[in-house]
Amino acid sequence: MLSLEDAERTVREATHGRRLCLVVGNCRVNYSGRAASKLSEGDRLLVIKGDGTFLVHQGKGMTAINYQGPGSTVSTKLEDGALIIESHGKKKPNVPQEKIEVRFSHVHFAQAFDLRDDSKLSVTGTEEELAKLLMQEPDRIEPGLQPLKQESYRRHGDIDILARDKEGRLVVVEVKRRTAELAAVTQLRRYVEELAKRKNEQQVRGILAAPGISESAKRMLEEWGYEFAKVGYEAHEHEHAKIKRVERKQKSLSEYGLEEE
Amino acid sequence: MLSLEDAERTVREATHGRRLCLVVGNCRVNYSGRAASKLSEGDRLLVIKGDGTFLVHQGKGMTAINYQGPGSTVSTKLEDGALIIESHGKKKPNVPQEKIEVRFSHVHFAQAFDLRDDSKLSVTGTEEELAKLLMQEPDRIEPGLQPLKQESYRRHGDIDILARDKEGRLVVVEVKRRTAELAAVTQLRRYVEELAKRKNEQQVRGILAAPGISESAKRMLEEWGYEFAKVGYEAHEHEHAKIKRVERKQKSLSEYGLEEE
DNA sequence: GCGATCAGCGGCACG
DNA sequence: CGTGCCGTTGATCGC
Repeated sequence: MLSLEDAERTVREATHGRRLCLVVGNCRVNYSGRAASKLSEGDRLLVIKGDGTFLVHQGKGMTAINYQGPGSTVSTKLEDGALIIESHGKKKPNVPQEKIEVRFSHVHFAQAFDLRDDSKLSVTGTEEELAKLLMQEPDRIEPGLQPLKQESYRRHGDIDILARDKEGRLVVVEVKRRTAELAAVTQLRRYVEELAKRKNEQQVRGILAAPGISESAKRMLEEWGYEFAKVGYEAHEHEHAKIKRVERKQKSLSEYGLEEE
Repeated sequence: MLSLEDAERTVREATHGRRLCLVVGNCRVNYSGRAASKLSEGDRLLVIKGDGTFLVHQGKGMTAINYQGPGSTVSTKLEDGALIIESHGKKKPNVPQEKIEVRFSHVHFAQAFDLRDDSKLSVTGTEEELAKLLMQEPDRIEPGLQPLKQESYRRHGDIDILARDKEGRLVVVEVKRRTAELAAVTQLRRYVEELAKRKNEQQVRGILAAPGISESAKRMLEEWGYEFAKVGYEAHEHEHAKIKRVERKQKSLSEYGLEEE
């Protein structure tokens, strides 16, 4: 157990020094901004990061019960025998000012920490990588498929992969890293229709490339004359190594200034 | 600074007692499962909750850099002068087993806490509430509009509000609590088309009800013959009180077993 | 800054 | 249990 005065000083100094601050105690929480919320008494963990990030966690559940992003400012005060910690969100255009008030009646623990950390997370297995892989091996989608945007495959017209099939027809490929659902079909449909209009081509095919597809998505897909290509990595353990190989290959190619093999 | 042995005991006992455990120290993090990630050396905060929730936070940024949901299991070991804390995700069908390995070289802090907390967050200002409000005051969408699904407004065919206009035409209303974008238009379109086919009505109108709409979404909306209704709460401070009044009214009505006014 | 899209999305409700 | 969809979604990237 900690006196509220001590806790307040700890939080104030940590905030001032832009250090991580952890507070555990009994509190109520109020939030208002884009929405509003109330949480009555209970023990929680409060995490305040050096960049202003503000997280209130209950003892269960993965997501913070209340939160505020980087750039928020913290203020503290003692009032009516309670320690009040407020976070005021960074002002954003077209969004109401956000505010969280945490009112501690008891603080079990409060401490500041210096976190030295220059590392950044590197992730593999994203949709972007799957698209890259498919650009390298378009036969996985359909034999004879020829991708068009060899370099800078990314976000040209929001189409994941644009290609021509053996008959020379334009093909829009929408890639999903997990089971495709209805939204993926409507997305594909929009791209195909927009492209057909823009290029003035009547025959534009649409292929949804994903490791799986839900039943209703499949129905809607076929109803609209589009196709499904199962392209998921089969063995999850090996896939990442494979993707890495592809990436390394690309890197070495670009080092030599080559556009394609 | 803490000996790794002490830290390991703290984590083990906290896990066993299903208590919250906080660990701060220098570590590397590896994740594999649906995707895979690596994070090299740095100081981080590890949060392990009583329900198995596992969160690795860097000193900046709002989101946990690695995470695992409730139901995960924790194991610890000392190896090569490091404290290794692993989280194994709950097995789910059709998803590869997930695993996080946090390898601490130094632990600055490790402590367990008991969080007694029976409260649940109550939120106001959601889309569901906005839809309720519009059911109560459909004129906000369009004069003369008559909502059809008075009770059990929810998830009938995923349509937010189904209504008839003054001319008796079916109207599908898709409600968004914030600025509507392209996805909202395609969503509306899908509902309208499915309903038209299902009910065999040729004239089904579609209205997108939201506080705002992006330019391209508006273009696409009008291109498809649908309409936009600006319905956002004007004053953010008052809106919630207003919604609350509406809810209370509904509650008291249902207490008397009434279906409508 | 707006907007469109991905995310290891998470969470929830419903069939 | 799959699946759809909201979320104070957050994070990122291109315009």
